[in-house]
Amino acid sequence: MGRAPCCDKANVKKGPWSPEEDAKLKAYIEKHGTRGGNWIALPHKIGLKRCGKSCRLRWLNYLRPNIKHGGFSEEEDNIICNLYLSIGSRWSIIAAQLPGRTDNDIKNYWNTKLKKKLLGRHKQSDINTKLSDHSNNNNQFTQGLTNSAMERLQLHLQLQALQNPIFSFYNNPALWPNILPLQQKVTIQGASNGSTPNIVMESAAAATTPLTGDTLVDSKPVAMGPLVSSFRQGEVVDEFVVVEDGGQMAEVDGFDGLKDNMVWWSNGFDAKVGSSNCWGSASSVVQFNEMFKDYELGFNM
DNA sequence: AACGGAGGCAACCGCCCGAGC
DNA sequence: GGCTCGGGCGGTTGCCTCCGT
Repeated sequence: MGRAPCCDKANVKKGPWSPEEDAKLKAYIEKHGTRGGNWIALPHKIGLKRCGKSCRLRWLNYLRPNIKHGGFSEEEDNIICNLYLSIGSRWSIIAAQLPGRTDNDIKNYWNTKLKKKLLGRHKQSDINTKLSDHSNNNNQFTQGLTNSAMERLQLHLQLQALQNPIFSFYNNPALWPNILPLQQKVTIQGASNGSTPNIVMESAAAATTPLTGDTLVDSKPVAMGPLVSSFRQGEVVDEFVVVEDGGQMAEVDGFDGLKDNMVWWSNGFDAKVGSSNCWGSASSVVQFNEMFKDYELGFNM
């Protein structure tokens, strides 16, 4: 037996919200708040012929105070890029680092502009050619990569090329994938003792010997703000491993060891492991073994 | 001016997870 | 422990606008 629908689909209005509907919803929530409420029951209370989930979405993405729309700054772009490359399409977590931004907004921004902006820095076909040329002898590798993994691989290559054009991963296929895939150290601070953890992203470029001197990016740590949605202690989240830290800084460098270097490659292998969400679930160990095989294929190419 | 394609974005869909019973 | 339900989330859809022909 299937689940009962959350609302009577036949009697709910769909499509764009009218100003009157917005006003009703806003007035009610401003008066009663959203905490402890029931979104499913809310539309009945205020006489809206809308699905409760639709009301929630409308409030969170549009009516809520202090919502910013459009006009993403360069800094916000960087944060989105870094987090996307690190944790993938976990938009709610990314949104939590950007006050006033909603996950939907960021998702749309990424899909429509930011991705193209990044991929446009290098000629797309050029990258695809390099990738396919290099993996011609190991089709299993490219076949194993999902679109998401390919996309992130491309973005990694391009960012690396920007940071170090001469010795970059992108420009030196001979190095693939024997160098760090992402020159970024991610630190999660205050992950224990009940406090809200922070993500701190730091370029690892300064930790290595500069190769070209003037092409390295700023190595200052960039505080990413409170990690509202949060990871759990000990949870493996892609490159992030939130370790027990006794109340001190839990530092995790996803690229310290060989296996760690490989972790990000596994992103997007969700189809292979039969889950739409393989980021740090309880079955990570099983999935990781499977994903590690995939990485080895990539490593040996 | 009309048409078609592309891009942008609001909204919907369906799945997953946790809380409560 | 199992079931139900609501909240939350990511992926997708569909409409609207813009732009080129």
